[in-house]
Amino acid sequence: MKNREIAELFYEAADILEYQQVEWKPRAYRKAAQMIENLGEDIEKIYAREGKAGLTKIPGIGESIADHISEYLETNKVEKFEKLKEKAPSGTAELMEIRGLGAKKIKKLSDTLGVRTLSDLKNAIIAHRLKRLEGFGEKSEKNLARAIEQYEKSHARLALGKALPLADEVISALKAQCESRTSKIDLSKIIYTGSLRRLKETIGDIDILAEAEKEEALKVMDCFVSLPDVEQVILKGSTKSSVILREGTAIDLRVVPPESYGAALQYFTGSKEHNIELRNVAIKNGYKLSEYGLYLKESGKQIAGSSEAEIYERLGLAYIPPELRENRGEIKAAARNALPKLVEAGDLRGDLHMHTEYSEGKDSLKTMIEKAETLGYEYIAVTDHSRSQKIANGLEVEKLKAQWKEIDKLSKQFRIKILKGSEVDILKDGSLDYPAGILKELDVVVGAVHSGFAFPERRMTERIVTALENKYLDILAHPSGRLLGKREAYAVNFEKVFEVAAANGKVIEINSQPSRLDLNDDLILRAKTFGLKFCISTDSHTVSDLTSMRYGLGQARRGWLEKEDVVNTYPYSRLKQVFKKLNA
DNA sequence: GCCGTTTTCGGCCCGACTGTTTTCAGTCG
Ligand SMILES: Nc1nc2c(ncn2[C@H]2C[C@H](O)[C@@H](COP(=O)(O)OP(=O)(O)OP(=O)(O)O)O2)c(=O)[nH]1
Ligand SMILES: [Mg+2]
Ligand SMILES: [Mg+2]
Ligand SMILES: [Zn+2]
Repeated sequence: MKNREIAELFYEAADILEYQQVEWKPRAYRKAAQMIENLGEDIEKIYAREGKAGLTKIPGIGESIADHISEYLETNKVEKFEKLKEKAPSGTAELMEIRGLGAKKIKKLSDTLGVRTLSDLKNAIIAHRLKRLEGFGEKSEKNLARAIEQYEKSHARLALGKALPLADEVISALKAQCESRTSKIDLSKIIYTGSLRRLKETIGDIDILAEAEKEEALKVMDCFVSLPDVEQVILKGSTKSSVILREGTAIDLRVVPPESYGAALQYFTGSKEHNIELRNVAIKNGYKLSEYGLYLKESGKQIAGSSEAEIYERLGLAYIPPELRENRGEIKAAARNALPKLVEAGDLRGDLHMHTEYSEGKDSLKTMIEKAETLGYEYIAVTDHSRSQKIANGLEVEKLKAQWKEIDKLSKQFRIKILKGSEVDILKDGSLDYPAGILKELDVVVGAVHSGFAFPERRMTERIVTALENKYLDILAHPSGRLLGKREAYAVNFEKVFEVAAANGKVIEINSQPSRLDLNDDLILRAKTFGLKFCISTDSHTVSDLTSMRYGLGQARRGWLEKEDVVNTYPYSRLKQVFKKLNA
């Protein structure tokens, strides 16, 4: 499917046009790119079926953009964009990453000083050539030097699993700081917002919202910038401040009065694209929406602001959960009252992927079971590695059988239902890593690729398809193989994988390990259109991992999944209809 | 470059903070 690469084409062209100070076109290109990304249908199929007319039906795509798309689909390139790329200096994208530099200043630097790359800029700063430039000065030269330092130290996005605990720490520290003042400030309504509240898989910065009366706001800011972990204060005002922590993470704090708290929560949760769309809904209805409230356009009278839910309500929309706020059609769905009823933590009745001391887990079978029972689960599947996983201490047949014995014994001591499972390697030829005689004895077979990640797409796809056609496989685990910040997903044709998985009634795993989150939200959304079912699993290696379910749940919700889409929300009696071997 | 329950032309989200500005542009959220 070429949707993603075509969207990328327009994003890239938009960037270049922006550096060239072209007005509005970048916005149009980005809007079109976003629509293509979230199409939910193969754009090539639309074009094959309806031609250019099919393309212009897509909102944000007119004559000109449709022409570019059809040119790309026919010739695999867009002449105009090729020329654009030739002309564009290649260092510009990196310069845009430097805080304080935008399209205008970069152009000025390029036109007057010939600065095209980051190293050009560094040299210009060292030679103090910047401060003599119109629009630059002593301070901006220093700030840029600082920003470059910062950029080179860290600019990678933080994994959700790292950012959430960090945000909790910062919030506790700030609360404590404010409450320990001689004149206490109560920050009980402090909350993390931004991509963190939307549970995005990676986080660019930590965004925090607090409520305080106007007179107190600056005092809250004083507390904030004087937190012990703060290394640098980027900016500080009475409603908004930004700092960078010693370990490199940026934190934004907004402080608003109670009558604006809900509107500010809406604003600061984002996403940016969701906000813009929502503000357009407001405009169409004769309102103005900002972080301070929803106002009547004419009189300027505030009609909502203290409560977030009220903002959506007064715009004639159903409440949109943060995880859906990505401008992927949620606003239209909310207007028709057709939002999905998202799967919730309380819906989950079991965990279908975990390891024990038998293979690479750190805790005993019994400990894992005890913890799972305290979590209130009705069932779990014990899924240690199969025999080829030598590094992970994969189980030989004899050891697996010994585990079954222990499971039988422990089953008598616990209320929870313990399924005999295995995380079976999908070998390089697509076969499974135990003989059929063993596979058919297992309650649940979780298949996973753990080798040959560099296979070309065709071969990897065939390999996984072969596994999906194996009647013993139940669940396809971490289907893309990516490790956030470490390893890209392997090359595989997901359209084909989903098609075959659906045809064979296989379940797709949403792996909750913070470094995996695999399938990711985009692919979940796509997979759902094939009618697939999912399971949200922790792939625990310790008892404490069992609580990482929240991260996978977040991705499931971001993928618009409902309870019905997720098989580990089913009671055991119904799970047996999904995994037929449970009936034996 | 796209779009239209006041528009086929003239809009395109709205506001905070900073630095260099002598009244606001640029950048960012
Ligand atoms: N209306 C409006 N809101 C914005 C804009 N830019 C950012 N916001 C809001 C929505 C964002 O979710 C929120 C926080 O901004 P961030 O830059 O931190 O983005 P976000 O947290 O979504 O993603 P991140 O993971 O930090 O890259 O501020 C904008 O241009 N317009
Ligand atoms: Mg953020
Ligand atoms: Mg931010
Ligand atoms: Zn595993």
